[in-house]
Amino acid sequence: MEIRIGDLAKRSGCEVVTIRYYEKEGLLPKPARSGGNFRLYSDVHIERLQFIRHCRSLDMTLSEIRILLGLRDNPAQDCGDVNALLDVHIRQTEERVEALLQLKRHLLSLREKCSGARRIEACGILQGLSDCDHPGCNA
Amino acid sequence: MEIRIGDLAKRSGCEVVTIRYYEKEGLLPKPARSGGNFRLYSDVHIERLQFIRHCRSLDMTLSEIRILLGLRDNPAQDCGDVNALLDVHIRQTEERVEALLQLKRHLLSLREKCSGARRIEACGILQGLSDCDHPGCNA
DNA sequence: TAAAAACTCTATAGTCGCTATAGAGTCAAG
DNA sequence: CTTGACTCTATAGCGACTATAGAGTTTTTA
Ligand SMILES: [Zn+2]
Ligand SMILES: [Zn+2]
Ligand SMILES: [Zn+2]
Ligand SMILES: [Zn+2]
Repeated sequence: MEIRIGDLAKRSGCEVVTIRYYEKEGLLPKPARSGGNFRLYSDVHIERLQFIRHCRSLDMTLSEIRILLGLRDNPAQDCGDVNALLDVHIRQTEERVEALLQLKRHLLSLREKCSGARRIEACGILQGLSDCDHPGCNA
Repeated sequence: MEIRIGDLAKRSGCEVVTIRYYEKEGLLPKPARSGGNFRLYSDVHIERLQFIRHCRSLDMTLSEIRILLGLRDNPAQDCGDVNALLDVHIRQTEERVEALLQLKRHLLSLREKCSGARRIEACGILQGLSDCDHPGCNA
């Protein structure tokens, strides 16, 4: 059962151009071609693209995904690297959450500086952006 | 008191190329030039760059910053737009935090599927990336 | 005073993960 | 047999920088 790129796009919820991009980047193997030079995908491609899209939905980079796919293609080894990659990724996610929460506190402390519609010159927010007293602000 | 681009970079904690980039993007006005065609910055530039870098540290985009600078340069109006811009930015930050926390839950549920060093074929993480049972996962 | 080091200049290309466009070819339905 | 939907390749753009090359300027050192 071979499908064309548009059907694969619908199944996987991504754009046609994205699929071609993954092929160019070496994440998806080159598919067979029809007489009219259309790409023809089989089950292997469908599953592999789902894997890629799942990883992307988890915010992995294409090079992380490349690594995982490479491991998957070498089933003889053990999976320590997989677990390690995921651990790093989880930690990075936690760090980004922390950074964003810090950011939000900073933004809220700035927001408090202006109550309503003053003149621009008197706006505490703009003043705070020039000269900030938020703890830990390096600006 | 006029300083050169390298000194301005040190003061503001950003790269020389970034300063030139801001000039090209119209965020920093074109400075005076020395006899040897070096950029010469004054207090106005220093303060404006600090403002920009502070906004960037708050994760504002350059076009948001352009808007704020435009408002700052028109001190006659009231500051309602400033407050509104900040409110939108705060809400976006909250949404990103929520999305990241969701992501982290997803990653942790995946991580649980593999305890130790199995063979690649038996790794629950790789299997979960192909065929996920995490609630709300569309992959 | 001359050579070396440090700085600056412009212009251009690369990063990431797509997205958008142009211009041509292929295929199925009416 | 024409219309429309689909596909092909190649190229450029997004945002906010970063990196590089090759030339010119200024400061430091010998
Ligand atoms: Zn205000
Ligand atoms: Zn601050
Ligand atoms: Zn495992
Ligand atoms: Zn999932």
